[in-house]
Amino acid sequence: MNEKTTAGAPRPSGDMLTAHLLALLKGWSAYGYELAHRLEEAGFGEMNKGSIYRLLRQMERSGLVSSDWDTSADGPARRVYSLTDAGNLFLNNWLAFLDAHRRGLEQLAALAGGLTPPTANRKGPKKS
Amino acid sequence: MNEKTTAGAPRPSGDMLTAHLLALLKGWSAYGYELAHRLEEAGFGEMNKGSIYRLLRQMERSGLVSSDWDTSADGPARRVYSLTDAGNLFLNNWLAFLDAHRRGLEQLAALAGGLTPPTANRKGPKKS
DNA sequence: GACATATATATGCGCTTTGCATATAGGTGT
DNA sequence: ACACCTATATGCAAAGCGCATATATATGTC
Repeated sequence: MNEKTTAGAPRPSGDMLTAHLLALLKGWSAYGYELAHRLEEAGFGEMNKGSIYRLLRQMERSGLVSSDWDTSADGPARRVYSLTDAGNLFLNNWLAFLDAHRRGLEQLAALAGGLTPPTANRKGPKKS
Repeated sequence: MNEKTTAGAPRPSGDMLTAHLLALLKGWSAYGYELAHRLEEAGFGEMNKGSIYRLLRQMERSGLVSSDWDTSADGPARRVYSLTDAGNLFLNNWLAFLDAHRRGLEQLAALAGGLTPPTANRKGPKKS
């Protein structure tokens, strides 16, 4: 973790960014530049385009997406990505995992924040 | 991403693991060995203890937790961690961020999976 | 005593990931 | 010619991470 993450709003990275890109591709195909813009519009801060292009190629090597060149539009060619079955599976697994993670966090936080400690409280409340 | 993540169940890492450790420390203090066990009991697979010890020290350097030695019990000394205000703030930020991420994912997935495409569908459904 | 085992923390090594800057290239506008 | 926007890609240094290993304290057992 970097010092920025400590105080500021977190940004997606790693599997989290992978999942969001897959979700953006669900049902439609899109190219990197477009996906980066959509992430920024979705409320996450300015995304690093280099990292996104790299991650997309990596996802293709892993089989989560497939790509084709699109030269029909004016301007530079676009590498257009589509979701694969493996990508779909990954996305579903991720949603389930995220749910478990979130439920675990909220349960722990609520338990410690709002209630008297359970009977088997081995450590006692924070002393400092 | 590694090839294991593609098919298998994801495990927490990075900020996600940080958040879970902070949640485990909410209201109580605990030491690394204990936290590692609790993570495994929480349903995540066998966690790497080295990574957890390292992350905890890193979190301390970042100000998310503080630590003291506990020599009262038999056996080796235990480094006992407690949540700081900054750690609490990070945990709250993380929960909010996670919520945004999850809502975004589910909205996109539901939109593409169950409905006819919106009027401004620039790309059209996946062709393959 | 000698040895294995469980508890508890820490670190070295190598691979991967990531942020930042930079490169390359096609197209538009002045 | 020049600046600017779109679009993708890569080099480099730093950080992150899995795995093995080291260190130290106590218990049990031969």
